Amino acid sequence: MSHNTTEINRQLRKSGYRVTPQRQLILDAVCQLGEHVTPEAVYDHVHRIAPTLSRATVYRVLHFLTEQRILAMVYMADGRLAYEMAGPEPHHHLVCRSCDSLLELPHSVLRSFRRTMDAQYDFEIDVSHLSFFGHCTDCRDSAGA
Amino acid sequence: MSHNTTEINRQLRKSGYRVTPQRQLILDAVCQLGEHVTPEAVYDHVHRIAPTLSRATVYRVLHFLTEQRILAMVYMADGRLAYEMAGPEPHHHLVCRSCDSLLELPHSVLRSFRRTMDAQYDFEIDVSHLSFFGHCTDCRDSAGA
DNA sequence: TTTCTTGTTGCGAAAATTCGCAACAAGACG
DNA sequence: CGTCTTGTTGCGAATTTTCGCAACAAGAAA
Ligand SMILES: [Mn+2]
Ligand SMILES: [Mn+2]
Ligand SMILES: [Zn+2]
Ligand SMILES: [Zn+2]
Repeated sequence: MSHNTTEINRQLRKSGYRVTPQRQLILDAVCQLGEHVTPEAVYDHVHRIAPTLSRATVYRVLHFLTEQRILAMVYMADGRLAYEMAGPEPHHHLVCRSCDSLLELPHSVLRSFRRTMDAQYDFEIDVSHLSFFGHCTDCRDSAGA
Repeated sequence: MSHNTTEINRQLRKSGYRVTPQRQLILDAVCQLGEHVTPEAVYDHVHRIAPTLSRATVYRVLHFLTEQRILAMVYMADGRLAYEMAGPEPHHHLVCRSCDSLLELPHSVLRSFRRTMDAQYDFEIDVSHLSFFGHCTDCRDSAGA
């Protein structure tokens, strides 16, 4: 696993939460399984190691770790929910509806858009992890609208 | 109901689809129930009129009418899916995570953002109906981050 | 140590959503 | 009219996700 375990544990305990074996297992699973991991994939993975760990706990922990900004949540092209490690700097995705390819966007590309919303509507957009759907370079010409 | 029934019917038939009583009922329901209508609300409404109309059909028709761009789909603050009439001009929403208030955004505010994505990433963002989450004017001062 | 508080889990039930399939119905075509 | 094709539905089962609640466990307090 590639996440800073001790730092995360400190952060959780500092907020009054507990570092349980279940939470560690689930976090490790997301980390190992890569980008855009579904709850079911997490369950399959951890269930092999800890057979009593329930589905409800998987859903609850994924939710919880997202609230703690340790995980990030994202809607995929098919509408389902997935998770991935959050990382220190936010990033976003361009998802192609034709080929399901993923492009990663740096957070910086949203700065001017957020400023505009702030100025025109006095609304502070929370952009920790957005996905924009559309059509990528390769699919633009081949696919008719 | 306030939607142009004959125009929609023509559009569907032209594409080889059929205008069934179920589809008409469901479309009327979304239209009457207003913005951000959940599948369950649609089902409750139409089920009183047509008791044999099944939940599966509600989900299927909402999906179908969204593909046909007659309805628009939107994620609400709690993560659930909702639908509303699409209208000729796309629009978007600012959803406050504190008070659940809704601000409607004209499509024009996304033009420069789309142009940037197109120019920098050669990616054409499909923005028929987006929701951005964050904090509105009233909630920005009262709520601490 | 014992007691208390509170966060956390497992379980099973409930609710929400999707799926497969047979039956139906609209329309084309003869 | 009868026949075919194909889009559509209802039903029930399967799957996914949420909920309620009792039991558990970590840590603070006594
Ligand atoms: Mn990501
Ligand atoms: Mn809308
Ligand atoms: Zn593509
Ligand atoms: Zn607000």
